[in-house]
Amino acid sequence: MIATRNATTQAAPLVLRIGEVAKLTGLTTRTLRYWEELGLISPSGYRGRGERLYSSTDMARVTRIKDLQELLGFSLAEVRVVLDTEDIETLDRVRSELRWGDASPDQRRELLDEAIEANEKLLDRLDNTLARIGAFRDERAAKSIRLREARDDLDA
Amino acid sequence: MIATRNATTQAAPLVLRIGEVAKLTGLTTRTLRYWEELGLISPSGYRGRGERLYSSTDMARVTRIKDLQELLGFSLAEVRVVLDTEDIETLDRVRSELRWGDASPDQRRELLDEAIEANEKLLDRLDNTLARIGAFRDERAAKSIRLREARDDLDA
DNA sequence: CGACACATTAACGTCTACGTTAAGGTATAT
DNA sequence: ATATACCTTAACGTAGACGTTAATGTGTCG
Repeated sequence: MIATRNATTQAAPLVLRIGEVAKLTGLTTRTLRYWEELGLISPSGYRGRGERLYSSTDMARVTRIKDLQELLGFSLAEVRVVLDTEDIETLDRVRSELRWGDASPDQRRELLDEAIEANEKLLDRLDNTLARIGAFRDERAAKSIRLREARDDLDA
Repeated sequence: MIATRNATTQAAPLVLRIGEVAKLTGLTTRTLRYWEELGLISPSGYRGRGERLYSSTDMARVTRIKDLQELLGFSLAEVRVVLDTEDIETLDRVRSELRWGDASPDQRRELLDEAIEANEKLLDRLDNTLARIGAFRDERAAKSIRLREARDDLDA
């Protein structure tokens, strides 16, 4: 829900149209617009009558969403939560006085603590998932061996 | 415990009704019936007018489906494929003449080869997934450290 | 015997995450 | 100037995976 309105003159901004983003990410334009509709992304620029322009950070956010969704099976609602805390976690916002705006030290501490806790929760979930998938993998690897043995038996 | 009408002298077969399976697995009865409707499971017994009875192997299959679905994000259609090859892979069927029925050696070899290939494919997918989640985890772990540093800075 | 807790099938409802037209605007090439 | 290839919003459609309700049956407890 944090919109970034940046007008700084950086080096070559890399601006993509929605179709290019779609091809690069393997998503559809419909999906990109849908995610925007949900407030998960917002292209950092528009041209003419509403033509979306995506920066490289926009791209990063898009692929992040895709990863969270496909890799970890998060619903878009869950993705939103992760992204929100991720916004807080961004060091630019954490360290830069400019972007912390008028937050008091106590407020900053609170936000940070929230972000830390959310991060730990996610880490735990990731480790848990890794362990379970790992176990499944090992099971499958063992089965693979037995299968080969069985075929060797057949060939003998 | 539930006494079956079956008076076999086997070692206590562990028979559960659908509600008990639901509680043990965290699923709903609706889900269990739905999976059965799709042909993913079939309780090994019925009592009276259609009351489902689940054995421990039924339970194993149920939790397996749940894992494939939740852990790996498989659709129920994909789950079906995995389970099908898993059935072939079962050593009982592979080694026992009884259960291979009238399959010729060539047919057995073919089935085995199919199963082996499917298994390798799944293994690759698992390794790929593990690697990507692992990378994500590492990213998060690094972020966790930076967050703690940021809080330390605030406290200082 | 009735209450209650559980089971059954059947059918319709719902949520998510998009897909798919429809109707039009804009920039570039021929 | 018109064709082509993009883009836009708006709105309706859909597949998957169940949720929910209705109408009914069955077994056990007090």
